[in-house]
Amino acid sequence: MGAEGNQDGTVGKALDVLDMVAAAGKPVRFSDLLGTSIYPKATLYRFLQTLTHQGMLSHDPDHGTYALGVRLVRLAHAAWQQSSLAPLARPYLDDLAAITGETIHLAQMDMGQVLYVDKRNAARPVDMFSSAGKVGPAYCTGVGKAMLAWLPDDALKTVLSRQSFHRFTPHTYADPAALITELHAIRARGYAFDREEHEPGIICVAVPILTKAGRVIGAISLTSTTQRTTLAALEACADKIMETAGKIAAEAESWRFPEQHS
Amino acid sequence: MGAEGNQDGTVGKALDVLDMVAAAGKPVRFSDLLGTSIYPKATLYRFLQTLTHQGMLSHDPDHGTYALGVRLVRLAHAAWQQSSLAPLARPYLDDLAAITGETIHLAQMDMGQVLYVDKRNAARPVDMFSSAGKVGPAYCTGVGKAMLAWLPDDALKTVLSRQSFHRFTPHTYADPAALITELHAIRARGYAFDREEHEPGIICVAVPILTKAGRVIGAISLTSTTQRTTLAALEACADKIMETAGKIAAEAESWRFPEQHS
DNA sequence: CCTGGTGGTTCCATTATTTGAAACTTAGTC
DNA sequence: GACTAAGTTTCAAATAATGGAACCACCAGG
Repeated sequence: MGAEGNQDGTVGKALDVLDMVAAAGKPVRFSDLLGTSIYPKATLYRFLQTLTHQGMLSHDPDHGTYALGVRLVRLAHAAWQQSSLAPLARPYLDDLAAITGETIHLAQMDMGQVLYVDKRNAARPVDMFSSAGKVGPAYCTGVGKAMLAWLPDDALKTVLSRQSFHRFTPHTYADPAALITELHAIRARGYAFDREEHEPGIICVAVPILTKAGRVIGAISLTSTTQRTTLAALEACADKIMETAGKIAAEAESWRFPEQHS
Repeated sequence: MGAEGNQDGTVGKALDVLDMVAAAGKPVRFSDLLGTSIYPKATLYRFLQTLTHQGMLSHDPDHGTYALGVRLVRLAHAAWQQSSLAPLARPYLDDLAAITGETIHLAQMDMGQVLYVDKRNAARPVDMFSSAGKVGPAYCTGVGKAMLAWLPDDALKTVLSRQSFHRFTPHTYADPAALITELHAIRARGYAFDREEHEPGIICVAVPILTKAGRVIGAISLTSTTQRTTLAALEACADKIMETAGKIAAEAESWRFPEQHS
């Protein structure tokens, strides 16, 4: 990760640099970036200048480091509100959380990865961006598999090609063929399980959120630990989760497509 | 807002378009943007293409609308974590919230506006992006004034020139001169009040977060309503808030500048 | 006080990219 | 079927990005 050959004119390159800073996870010096970047010194420098000037990056002159800028936080607020399912799903997730008392995730697909856009946590209620905005693998999480299972074939192929298939636990599906079999089972069943495939001790039941037309637009999951409960017990909530997913889908449909003339 | 004459080469223009979509607050059609934009049809079109291809925008082909893309949410997660005070301030805010039981805001300055990066709410604990990422005016909020009061003169001048000085309530400082007098008082006192200057019935005490060198890096406020309490009662917490601000500043100092060799 | 080195910034002729008026293609109306 | 509005593509001219090399500032060691 870092020096992708990706292009889209100047804008694409600039965003590439932005990603690079994001990937670092901490403030980075010019020379650090120069190492991982495919761009020559002067070019990289100008990009950093521009991005900083635009508020997408912030530059600490005392330490000569660059970090992601606050303008991003502002934009993300708008993005989260206008193009994620989170705002309209909120009341339904609240209900589900109240009924089940378990941790709930709301996720969407982004670039072949699972992007968590909201969360309800029984134990620690406040979590903010620290959980919303997080990304995870698609092939070994409940929400990920739930979304993959309803993806059209061509899209699925693309997404699968981006998966790393790293074996996180003994239960991880570590190759595409096995995963595809699992996806068929999920689709037949209507919901997905995570049988400690990503983290030991963590299990979940996940349900896709589908439009009337059958397109996946997201997924919800109910998560717990093997110490607290069993898969079978979680499965008992499947109906409730699917009901919630249905309500969110309906809401999304009417929100995203408000004008349906006579 | 919308058609700024702002420039920074191609990248700046593209980000300008991004802002435009964000400003709309809802999915927009090509022609909507064309109206507010200073760019000709073909140019705007190509920017939208590029941004969409990059995942910064999402395009709904059924309705021909563009909205902010989820990639932003992902970037913001990183931005929030690596360049806002929120992650390191969290435990201290939790403490302060526990002690006082009131609503707490953590804010930073961005482009002359107040950007809220975290929040603790007594009543409704979960709030996510809906509050983090929000922006507000600087000249008539507690956190805003607290930060302005410690800004160096030249920076203050720039920021003041960007304020709208809209009179939200009868108590709003509606012109720079009056505000500057208030800022001096705040600096002398060590903390700022919001005397229903932004919203009727909402009052707060706010404290700046300052580095050892005296630079403002943010502010915290304790907010309440005139129905529940009085300014004098809130002021009683001022010491506690300043203590919290001090701890956050110390933490920030050691986090942002970790390597201090022997 | 020089000297060598590293990290960062600026120059500028060359080159590739962006630009935008106009032509074109849909999709929707009367 | 002709008319209009909305969105998409073309292409020569204009502009902006490129990156090698020179430059600057700071530091450590001699």
